[in-house]
Amino acid sequence: MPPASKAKSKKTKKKAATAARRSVEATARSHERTRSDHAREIAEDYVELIDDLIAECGEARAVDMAKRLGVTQVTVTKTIERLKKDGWVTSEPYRSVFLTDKGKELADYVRARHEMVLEFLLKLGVPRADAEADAEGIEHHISPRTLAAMKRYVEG
Amino acid sequence: MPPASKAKSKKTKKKAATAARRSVEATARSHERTRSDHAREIAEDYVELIDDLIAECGEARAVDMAKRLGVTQVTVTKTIERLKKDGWVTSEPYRSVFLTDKGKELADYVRARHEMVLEFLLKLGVPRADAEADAEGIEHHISPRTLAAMKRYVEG
DNA sequence: AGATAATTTTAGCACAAGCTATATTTTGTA
DNA sequence: TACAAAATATAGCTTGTGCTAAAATTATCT
Repeated sequence: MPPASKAKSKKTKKKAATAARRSVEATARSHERTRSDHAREIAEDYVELIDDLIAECGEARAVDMAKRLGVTQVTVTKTIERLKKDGWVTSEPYRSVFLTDKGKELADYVRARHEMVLEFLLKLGVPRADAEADAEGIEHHISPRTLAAMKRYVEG
Repeated sequence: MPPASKAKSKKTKKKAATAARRSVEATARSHERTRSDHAREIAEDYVELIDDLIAECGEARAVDMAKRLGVTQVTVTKTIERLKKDGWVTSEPYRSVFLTDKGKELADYVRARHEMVLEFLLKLGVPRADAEADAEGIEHHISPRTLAAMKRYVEG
């Protein structure tokens, strides 16, 4: 029996010391996203990047993606395999990557959202460097309604 | 030799079809965060939750954390081990979890940021349910400067 | 105090994303 | 056309977060 904090040991259900800051349900619900949705974020990043590269270079190659993402080419290849499996992209061995229709659709949405978030942050008064960095992070978590609110602010 | 898209095969460095939408450097730099920083996000979520539970129930138990996070208690335990290793929390076998000073500091910062982001979204006109959900997602990606801008907006 | 319930731990699995090192294929050029 | 350089693929490892099932511990209640 390891000695330990036997502070509050009896009936520890005082439930409302500070009162729930947010509802338990809401917290659990939103946290549900947090996990496997990391894969979705990666998909969004890749798809947008692939679309960019095709526009800029005519094709999306693993080497260039790796360079921009700051990971090795092996990691890119493996992730591309997953994206292929999930129907976002197509690719043949030793060839570059292309978006499926579904992938292109996602890329378009993601880019529009990204640009809106960036514009929004800039208009809000965030220095460009920070705005660009933060946009990369938060864009995946902006719901349509928040996006709409940002749009109103930017345009209004 | 697998048959494939030999579309643009020659010297594919036309580099500026659409012109770089953002600087390559900036993109790579910000993506560097995207990877292992997922662990940081999880740490922030846990630390804030532990602090909440201690305030509400007097202690933070794996069972309660699991309930709120929507994961199994086993997952919680394993993650707690990681957090312990990283110096955010302490715990003894079969006992509840406590924050280190460093952990408490993080929790305070995280909560303040969370509340600010939520207030901000609400003032921006985002419906409460969406605001709460989005706040959970984006809070981890809000830099101090963006946070400051949000504060100005909320208070101004 | 002893039985039972609740909680935590351990063991073992999967999967995604990261890495290095090495082999293979394609591409560019002498 | 051959050879060297560049790009891609394969093998095999790590870490983090998820899971279930079963064992061990702690807490509760009569």
